[in-house]
Amino acid sequence: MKKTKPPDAAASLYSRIYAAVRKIPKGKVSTYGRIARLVRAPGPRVVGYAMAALPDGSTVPWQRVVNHKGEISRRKGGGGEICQRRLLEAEGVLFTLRGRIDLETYGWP
DNA sequence: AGATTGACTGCAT
DNA sequence: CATGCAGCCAATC
Repeated sequence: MKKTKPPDAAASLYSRIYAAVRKIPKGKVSTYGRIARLVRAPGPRVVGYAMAALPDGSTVPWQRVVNHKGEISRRKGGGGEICQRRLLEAEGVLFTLRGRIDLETYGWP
């Protein structure tokens, strides 16, 4: 019997996450939990970790991925949230005065 | 090899 | 809507 988890499971999982994020249309956003369900991730944390491990020159619009509050997630470095917000605004996503996104309007299913 | 952290979520108060 | 507590997996030290 093989192990219930192949050695490349994590790598495939990451690829799926990136693929899902790439599917997000421009001007829309999605949440970690949503992607976690789409890629069948064992937990939303893995999705966040995949973004954190995202290389610099990646073509994945990680900026369109926000937390379930519709707010930009806070990274350990800090300050990056402003950069992300700027990119989203450039895509046509409007923010509330609280710095949050209306998932009802921009939330991608 | 063990312990800690981390771009999270869900439910309860 | 905000806050607090618990749970899940993987990567890092």
